[in-house]
Amino acid sequence: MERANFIGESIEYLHRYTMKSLQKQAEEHGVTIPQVRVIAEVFAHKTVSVKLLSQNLKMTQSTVSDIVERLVTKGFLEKTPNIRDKRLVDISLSERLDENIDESIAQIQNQSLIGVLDRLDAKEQEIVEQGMQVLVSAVKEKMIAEDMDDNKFFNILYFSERDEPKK
Amino acid sequence: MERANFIGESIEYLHRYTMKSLQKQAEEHGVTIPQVRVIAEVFAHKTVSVKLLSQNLKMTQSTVSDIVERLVTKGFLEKTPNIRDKRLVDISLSERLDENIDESIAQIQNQSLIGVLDRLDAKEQEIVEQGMQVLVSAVKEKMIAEDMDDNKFFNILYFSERDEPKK
DNA sequence: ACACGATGTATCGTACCCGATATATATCAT
DNA sequence: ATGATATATATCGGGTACGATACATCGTGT
Repeated sequence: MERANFIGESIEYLHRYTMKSLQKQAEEHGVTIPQVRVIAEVFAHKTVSVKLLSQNLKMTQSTVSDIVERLVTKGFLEKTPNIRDKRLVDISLSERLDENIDESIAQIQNQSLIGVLDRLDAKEQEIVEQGMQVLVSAVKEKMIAEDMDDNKFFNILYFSERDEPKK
Repeated sequence: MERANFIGESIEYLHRYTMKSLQKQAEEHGVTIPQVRVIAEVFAHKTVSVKLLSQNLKMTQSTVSDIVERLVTKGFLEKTPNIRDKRLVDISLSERLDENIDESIAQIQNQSLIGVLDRLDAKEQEIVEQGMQVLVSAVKEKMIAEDMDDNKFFNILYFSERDEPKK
C-alpha cells in the first residue's frame, strides 16, 4: 500500500530530523537530547525513581538506568537510596544544576518543531495536528485490540497525564 | 508551545511503535528492520554501493557500512570490489537469499502501518496523509531556508525518486 | 518466622546511529 | 607526470535502545 509507505517514511524522516535538529541545541550544553528529556523530567518532579522515569519517557528501565548513570558521572544528577524502600533510588538534580537550569535546558525540548510550525498558517497547523491525533489514536487502538504485551510501556495513558504512574 | 509538544511526542511515539512492531516480523527471519531496509534496497538495485544505500536510506555511510558488514557475516549479502572504480564496493544479494526473497522479506517494510490504516475510513486516512505531507514539506522548507550543512543527506529529493542519486 | 513471588535496579550482550578520522583510489590542475 | 584535492569505504569512540538476567528488597500467606 502506497499510503502506508509514505507515512512510514515520513515518520522515519521526521524522527531523524527532530533528533538531529535538537541535538545541535543540546550539544551546547554538553548533553544529548535523551539526556535532556531525563533532566527535564527530574526537574519537573524534584525527585523520581528510575521506574517512574521509564514510564513517563517511554524508555525501558535499562535505557533509563544507563542515561541516568552518565548524567550522574557528568555531575548533573544525584542518586540517593530511598529510605523507606531500599529498592528504590531517588534521582534528583545536582545543586550545581539546580540553579542554572531556568529556561536553558528544560525548554530545549521541541524548539525546532516550533520553528517548523511557524512556517505554517493556522489552518495548516490544524491539519498537521489532526493528522497526528487520528494516526496516534489508531495506533493505540490497534495495540489494545492486539493486546500487545508491551502494555506496560505502550499503554493507553501515554499521552494522558504525562506524569502520574497511576497506581 | 503546546502544539509542538504534542507533535514532537507523537513523532517519537509513532517511531517507536513502528520500530517495535516491525521488529517482531523481522525477527522471524533472523534480521532487524534496518537490515530489512538494506536488503530491500539491495534487492531493488541488484547491486549498489554503500554510498548509494546511505543516500537512499538516509543513514550515514558509517551506519550503512556496519549493517552491511553484519549482513555479509550472516550470509545475506556479498561484497565485491568494483572493477572500474576500486574505491567502490558492489553489494549484492547472496545466492541463497536471491531466491527465497519473494514476498517474505522485501515486503516486511510497513506491514504494521497498513494494519493501522485499515482501522480508519477513507476520510480519516486522507487527514493523516495530508497532515504528514504538510509537516514534512514544512520541515524540508525550513532545512533549505537554514541551509543545513546536512544537505547531502537531508536534501530536497528525499521523497522524490527514492532511488536515483541524481548525479 | 519463613518461604515465595513480586518489584526496582544494575549489568551484559547486541544492534543501531552518528561524527571524526584513516586509508585507498580517482580526478584534476599544472 | 606529479602533486593537490575530492571521493568511497572502513574503523573507532560514544551514546541510545532493548531484552535477558542477576540481585537485593519488599509484601504476603502460612
